[in-house]
Amino acid sequence: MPELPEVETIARLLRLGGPASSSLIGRTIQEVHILWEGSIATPSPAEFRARLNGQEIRDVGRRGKFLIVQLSQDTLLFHLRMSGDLLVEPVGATMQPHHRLVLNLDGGLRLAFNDTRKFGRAWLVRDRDQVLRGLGPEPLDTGLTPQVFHQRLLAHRRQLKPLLMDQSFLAGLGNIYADEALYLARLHPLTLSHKLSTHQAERLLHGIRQVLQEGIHHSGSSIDWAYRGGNFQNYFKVYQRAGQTCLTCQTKIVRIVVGQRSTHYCPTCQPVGPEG
DNA sequence: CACGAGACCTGTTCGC
DNA sequence: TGCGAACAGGTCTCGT
Repeated sequence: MPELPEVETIARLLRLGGPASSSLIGRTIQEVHILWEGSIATPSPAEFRARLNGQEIRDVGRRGKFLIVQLSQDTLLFHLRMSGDLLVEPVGATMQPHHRLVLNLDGGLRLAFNDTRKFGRAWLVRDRDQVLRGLGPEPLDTGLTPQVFHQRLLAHRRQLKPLLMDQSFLAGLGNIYADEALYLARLHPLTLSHKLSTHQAERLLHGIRQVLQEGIHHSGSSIDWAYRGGNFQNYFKVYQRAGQTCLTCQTKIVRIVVGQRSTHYCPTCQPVGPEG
């Protein structure tokens, strides 16, 4: 489910509080409920519960699609995968059917990890790098210059769509934002990475940043029954728009399957070949 | 190295 | 109405 903008939205909500909830910073974990042991990547459920108890939440952040909760002793990380979500609720609220982990905090609040499809995971580690080590650069990090990005593209001979979704190449893009970024950059999803010119690489980086920033600005996307809050789905230009007309040229948006994932693009605005 | 298929899960939507 | 197939924001592992 969530890609970078959705995770960033959740991280900000937990860190700063929001209309319906207050900040988690400074709160202490008083009780840990494990509803589905499979949601814990490491350590064992017993150790997970024991170590979490009594730790204070010092900060909440994000790296790629990982949600990072810095505690007084350890780091707690979540990956939401397809259907995960993190909710702040009153301690006494009804336990929802898909709640997998629930941390009761002081001040009458609890943090609930809800995950319908059970793909999501939580890690409790001393050193966050144990989990985050393999990730590529943050797309919005200004240290990622167009030159560096171009070099990284040239280092592979891969189709752009799957490459953009490879978290070791770039951290945070998923199926929606990859399609939208390629559209903004006017690049065909099957274009080979090592064929990109300096100018095309620059366009791609710009498209990625633009779509991510817009996504964050709109608090992410909410599709179907999953995820809540954001409204960026109302601004999709190609994703889930197969058969509808391109907002630029009126050509019908096409859907193909690339790397077993739905891929949407405009055949006119995103041509294959050198001029693409 | 690059790519495709299958696995992991549950729920909704679509087509007959 | 019923029922199976297709599909869903992700990632891992295996085989070619």
